[in-house]
Amino acid sequence: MRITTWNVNSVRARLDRVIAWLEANTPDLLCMQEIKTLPETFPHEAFEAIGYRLAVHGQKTYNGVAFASRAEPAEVTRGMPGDPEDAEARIIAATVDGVRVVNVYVVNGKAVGDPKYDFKLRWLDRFREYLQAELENHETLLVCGDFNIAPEDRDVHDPDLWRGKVLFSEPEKEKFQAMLGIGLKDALRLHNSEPGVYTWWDYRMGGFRRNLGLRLDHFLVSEAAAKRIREVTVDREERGGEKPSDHAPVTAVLD
DNA sequence: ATGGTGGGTTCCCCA
Repeated sequence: MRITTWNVNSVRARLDRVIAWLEANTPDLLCMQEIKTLPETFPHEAFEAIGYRLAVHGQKTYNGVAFASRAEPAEVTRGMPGDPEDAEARIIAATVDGVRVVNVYVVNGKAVGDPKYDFKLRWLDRFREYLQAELENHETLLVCGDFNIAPEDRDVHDPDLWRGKVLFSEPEKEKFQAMLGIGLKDALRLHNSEPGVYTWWDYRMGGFRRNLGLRLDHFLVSEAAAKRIREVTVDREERGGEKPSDHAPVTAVLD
């Protein structure tokens, strides 16, 4: 089974590229983040025409997450229990081919010290509690998406430049470790300890051309799911060309 | 410390 996570940065702006990528790569499940649209304006037809079924949790303009899968997604849930009605659309979960998958777009945080940064840290506490409950209910759990945190020095092109900055500050990294602490593993690191594996490059300053990347998109997996992980790879090539997302697709292969 | 680039039911906000 192949599962891909991809922050597409607007599913409508990226539609041709996403559909072409699906046709070329045929994952069993695609987890999208930052779809930036409501379910009623999501381009359903293009996905259905190539044999994918959809489950969408969207909002206007910002955020939004969605699944596109070969098999029908079951037990679909949107958001976290206790979220207010108008909460940002950042989480969708479903069971696909017997695997429980949580698809997340974590709060960006803007800058250390900004109110959005404090909101990010608090949101991550609630998210960890939500994952703990998912773990109790599902032995084979896979959490994927844009975590907006680079966990370690080897995940950052210039750790000393980024140290203390949003996406790489100590409190954010502690929240990431706390998610591992409930019994999840960083799936890419099960089989790859190399530095320089990035999933995001800023549009600005020629970030991709100069390979100024960070690893922000992750698969966190339960013990049972970890045993089934064969590899996790980044499709760097998809970050190039005309009108790319600023994130590359990341694919996990499971037995 | 600043700015640069890209997307959105856009003329500012978010990343």
